[in-house]
Amino acid sequence: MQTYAALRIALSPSSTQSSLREAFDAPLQPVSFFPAGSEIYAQGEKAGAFYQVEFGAVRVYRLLADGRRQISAFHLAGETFGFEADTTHHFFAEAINATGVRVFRFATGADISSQLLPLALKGLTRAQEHLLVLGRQNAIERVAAFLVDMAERQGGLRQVELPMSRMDIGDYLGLTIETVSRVFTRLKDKGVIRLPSLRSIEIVKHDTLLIMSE
Amino acid sequence: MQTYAALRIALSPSSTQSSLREAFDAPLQPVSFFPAGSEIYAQGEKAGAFYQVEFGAVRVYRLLADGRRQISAFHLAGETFGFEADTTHHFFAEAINATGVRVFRFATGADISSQLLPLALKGLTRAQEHLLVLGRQNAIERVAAFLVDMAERQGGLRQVELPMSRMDIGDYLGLTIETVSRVFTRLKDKGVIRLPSLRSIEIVKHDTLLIMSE
DNA sequence: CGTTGACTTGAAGGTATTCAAGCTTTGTGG
DNA sequence: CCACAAAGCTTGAATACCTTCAAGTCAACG
Repeated sequence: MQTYAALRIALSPSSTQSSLREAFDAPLQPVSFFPAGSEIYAQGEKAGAFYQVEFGAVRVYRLLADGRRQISAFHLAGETFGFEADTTHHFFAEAINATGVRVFRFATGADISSQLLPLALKGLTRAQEHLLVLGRQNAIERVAAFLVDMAERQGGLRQVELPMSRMDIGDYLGLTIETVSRVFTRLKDKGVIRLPSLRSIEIVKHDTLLIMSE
Repeated sequence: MQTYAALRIALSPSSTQSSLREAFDAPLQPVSFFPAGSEIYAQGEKAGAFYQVEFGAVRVYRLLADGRRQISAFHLAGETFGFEADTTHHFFAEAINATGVRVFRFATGADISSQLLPLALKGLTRAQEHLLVLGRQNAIERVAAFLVDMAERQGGLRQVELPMSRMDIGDYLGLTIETVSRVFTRLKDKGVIRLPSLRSIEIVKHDTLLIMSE
């Protein structure tokens, strides 16, 4: 089980970055800046790197021919994304807001699989858990689960900042913007959350929200 | 890119098994037998291995408190499953039919991450693609996508064997058994498929099915 | 041949979507 | 700094799709 133990250490928020940096020789990997809405990579592009968000937020998504969009994940500061099963990107990645991204290019000959595996597994678990939300939960449960998740990833504070639009949230939860908006209103009317501004949410009754997300 | 190249080779159907065996010392990993419906592992159990289907089929799923179930993946002969991000299983795995599974226990000290990474990435891509199906496709599209996928995984033949029940298919596609049944009937009436028996499907118009799955 | 479980089919109902209008916030130029 | 435009968000009414509930059919097995 040595592998898993080492990976858990590498995964902990405080050490992820330094671990990744050690695996790649100095100088430090460069940080690229992406303005709001700009593309980080596109489906079909050649993949040769993975990415860590320094600041800002990223959406990873896929499109159907008629324009329907499914966002498979949001990535906030400190989180990693961009792994691919082969040499081509299967998804699109865009900066939601002004975003800084550290790019880790694969050096020829370097074996970084022990660094990458825990991150890939983490992403796999996340995706599989999201399948349950999309496949078996109704609109309120989806939004509640989303808010609980966002709160956790921002340190469990009452105040949660939403870097993304209602459209993004809808495309992540498999709902329309109208439904997302209606659910927000219902949660507000029930006193579960407050909406100090469009992009920030205060969780008033965290326990209620937790129960709702089940 | 050496890492990815090596992994692609390891991923190809013909070499996966031998590659995995090489990574683990002789004697060969044992094959365990699971009767239909039996549990391979449960959520919360300690994880210390991963698995490769020798024959039969496996469902991996998660439950909500009230019994709603989401199957995140089916695994057929030759496919691998059971990776976990930490030392605990986050899902249940059951044999659908009489199933043989090769168990690869993690030996202390062995670094198998380079073997595991491509499999984990493959699973990640599959899960993310399934998110699009659950989040943004309607019943016909879901069933069509499912049939196309099953056909591909069985070598692209016209005749597709379904090892699982309608209930399993529903819980995989986020639909009820009634809806699955109705869609099968509609596809049959349109002449897109034939249903020689409950668990076997003949794809008559493969192109139409492909278009429908988009 | 009868029983059991799995599947199919029908009718009614509910939840989310679609379409449409109005409101709020943000950004831009005067 | 204000006015206006544009974009994003909210709310309402009608519709559509899938689910729920119920009954009936089919197949496997003792």
